[in-house]
Amino acid sequence: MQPFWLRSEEERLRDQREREELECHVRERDAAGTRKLTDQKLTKKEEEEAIRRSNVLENDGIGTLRKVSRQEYLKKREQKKLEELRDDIEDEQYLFEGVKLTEAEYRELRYKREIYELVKKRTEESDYTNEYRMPEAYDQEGGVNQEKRFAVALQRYRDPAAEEKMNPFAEQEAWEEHQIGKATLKFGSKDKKQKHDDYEFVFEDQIEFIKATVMDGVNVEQELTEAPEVSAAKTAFEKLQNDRKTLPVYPYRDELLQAVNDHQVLVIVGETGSGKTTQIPQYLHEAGYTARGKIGCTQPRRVAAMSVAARVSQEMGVKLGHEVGYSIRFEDCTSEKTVLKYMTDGMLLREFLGEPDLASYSVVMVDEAHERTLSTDILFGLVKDIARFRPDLKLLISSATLDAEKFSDYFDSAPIFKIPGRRFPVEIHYTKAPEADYLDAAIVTALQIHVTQPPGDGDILVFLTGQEEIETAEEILKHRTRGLGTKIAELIICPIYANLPTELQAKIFEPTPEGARKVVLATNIAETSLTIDGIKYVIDPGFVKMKSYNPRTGMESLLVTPISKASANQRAGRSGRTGPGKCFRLYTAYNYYNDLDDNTIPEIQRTNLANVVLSLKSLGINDLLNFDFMDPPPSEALLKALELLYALSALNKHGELTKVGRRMAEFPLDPMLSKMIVASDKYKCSDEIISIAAMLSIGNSIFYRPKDKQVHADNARLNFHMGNVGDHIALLKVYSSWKETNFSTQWCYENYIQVRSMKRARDIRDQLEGLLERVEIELISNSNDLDAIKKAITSGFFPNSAKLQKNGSYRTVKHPQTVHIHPSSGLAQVLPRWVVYHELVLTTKEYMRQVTELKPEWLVEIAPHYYQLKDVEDTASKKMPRGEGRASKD
DNA sequence: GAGCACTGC
Repeated sequence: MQPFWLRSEEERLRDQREREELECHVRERDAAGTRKLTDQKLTKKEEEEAIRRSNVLENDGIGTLRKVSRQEYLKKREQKKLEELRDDIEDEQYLFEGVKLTEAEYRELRYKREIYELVKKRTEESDYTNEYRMPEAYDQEGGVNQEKRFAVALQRYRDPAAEEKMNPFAEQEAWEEHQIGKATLKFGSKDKKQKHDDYEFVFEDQIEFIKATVMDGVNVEQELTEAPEVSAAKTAFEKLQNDRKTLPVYPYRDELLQAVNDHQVLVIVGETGSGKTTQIPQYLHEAGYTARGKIGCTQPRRVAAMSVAARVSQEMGVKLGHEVGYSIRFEDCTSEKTVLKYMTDGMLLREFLGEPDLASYSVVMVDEAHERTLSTDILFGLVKDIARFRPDLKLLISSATLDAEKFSDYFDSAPIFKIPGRRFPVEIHYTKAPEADYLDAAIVTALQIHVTQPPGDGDILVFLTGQEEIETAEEILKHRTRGLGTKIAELIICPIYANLPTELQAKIFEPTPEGARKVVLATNIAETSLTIDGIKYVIDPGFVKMKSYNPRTGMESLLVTPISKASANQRAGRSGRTGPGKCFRLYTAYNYYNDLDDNTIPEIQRTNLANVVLSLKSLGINDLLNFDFMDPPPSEALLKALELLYALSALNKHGELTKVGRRMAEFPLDPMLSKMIVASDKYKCSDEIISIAAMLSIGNSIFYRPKDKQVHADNARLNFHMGNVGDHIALLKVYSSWKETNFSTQWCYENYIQVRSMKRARDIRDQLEGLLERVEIELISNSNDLDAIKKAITSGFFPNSAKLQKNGSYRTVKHPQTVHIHPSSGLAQVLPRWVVYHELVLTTKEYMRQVTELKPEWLVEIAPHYYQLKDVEDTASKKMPRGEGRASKD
């Protein structure tokens, strides 16, 4: 035998595999379903080791589970690698399946095959959206007591004016209810006939696409054939029960229950429409798991938690809020009886604070885990930890195939259970060459589709990065269609982004009139958060605006970045919801394959962690640097957060939670805001401070500034800045003025303020008011003493102080860097000598957003541990005598 | 004198 360094890679791998084969130990089921050993080559000790590792559950796709050893599993992976290696060897010889080719021919063939393989693989993995079907109008024949609130809510939606009088929360609710109601409308399938028209080009500046592949439909036939049968059911309740049986998850029921019984942690791969979210908790309930405690199921979004709970309560024939309930912020629809509890992931995190071992739960299911929200990521660590000392607690992690192995590895090689989904095929088209101007390319593509495809066969969805881009696209589209006149069918342009006022958002849900076509210009909101019916074409330029955080400067910025492959497939899947769809990617297949990341970077790695750290500390987790994160955040970000919490005296110098910190952790806010509230006790202005905190935590969607009325909007805003009181006090004025008008919607319109944001602020304020009691802070109003209010603000935000420079810019005091007052601030022209700011954002410059003037001596008074006299005196002593003198003369 | 993706507690 040759020495190993002279052996080819192939031989080496083969050897390695042979070695592993010796250790290989397969356990599988025989026909009767009992487990038996099929390989007895091992010594006792080896066998024990193998059994210990024997924990990979394989599913052959038709419902048979097979337990295989870790080694075999690894061997399979190795084999795959080996095959790839063989391909690479072929590569060098330009051989393709035995045929000799030129290099160019070879590359083309190989490339095509790669794409084919890739998309074939992605077909299984791509679409994992969050989609729930609601039953049609509730039928009393079913004998179930349906909650009237949904019917009522939908009614309200039709008549928002009448509702406004009844219920001030109507607007937001209506939107949420409408989202839920959406599912009702798209039940069944229209347009069953699939057309195979090839793409035609009519424009001179057309964009050429290559039809690369098709993401195959899954289980579509089943749906088409079974749908009529189902509709023949007698009562609504029976119909619901029949529906349950047609779900792809149904045949796996027993296998699944067995797997849950055998394993504490199970990773479930369930694609769209598999019914996992609604069915699995019910199965577990039927199997008796609820006798020992609740089943909790987390969702990343409020609407999802509500709609799933509603659906399940109907399927089970119980009233929502009784056996089946949901819990989201501002709304706890559960009772003593509740055994199936759907909730947002953040809500479960808050529950941890009151019940660190989740004693009242017997099963926790983390759904949509692949979305990797901040809350899910933290839940992982916590839940993994408690599972260790609570062997009776079952954990289900539901994810997309894409990450399943990663989740499995994280949860100590938990078995993976796969459930197929249900989706229509989607054709993917790529551009031949990269497009320099994706906005223009998107518009041209949309028009190409509109002109070449018959109107009425489906609407178009375009993914853009933000409000501004959407507005630009809207203008260009309007201009160009006008140019084409009546030669083409009507094109209805529907912009949609989160900050768009609700009444304008409703437009996208209106059905497309006969003979017309809708083109929806959307941000990422259409990727997961809402579903629009009738979309057949998706145009994906491949970009998204993503928040990133620089722990060194504490600066956040929104950057336009390329999307991940997971995102791209998610977007493509949006066209295959109600029938076969097409997706036009404005980048090349090469870009997709080589340039895009597999997954989006999890939020935990690109955000400010102050809040996370405070929550974990209050759960008694002290060693954060060694906390078991699935993807650990940069340690710099953790240290920055610890440093901040120490400065706010939420932690002592040993990193332990202080009394102040414990009070702060009660508030669902950023630590600086929480500290501001805790400090307001001392300055006797808690009433004002919680209003400010609520307004600040809304963010930047309070003032509405439409393109055509910018001057009016700016003037309206200036009213609140009278007397240069600073942005914090201005926000307080906005809130209290609104309150004085008895929360009038009309008042908001007149002042260019977003009603929706204000209502949210009111919700948050109400919640904070309730929490004040818990931390024993009295609600005291002191609206005339602005200095007291500013001092309370400074108590929370003293690390964010900045001092004016000669050139009109500012310099932050503690970690010196040059910053500017954001032009939207009321103080942008005033330039006070000292300021505190709410946050730093990096856009065209480094800007401070939400700024208030400050007296430098407050810094030393409020935070003597953080600021020394020299920090505030330094330049003052140099400049003040002359500077002050001159200022007073002026 | 400039710009705000999306969630969630």
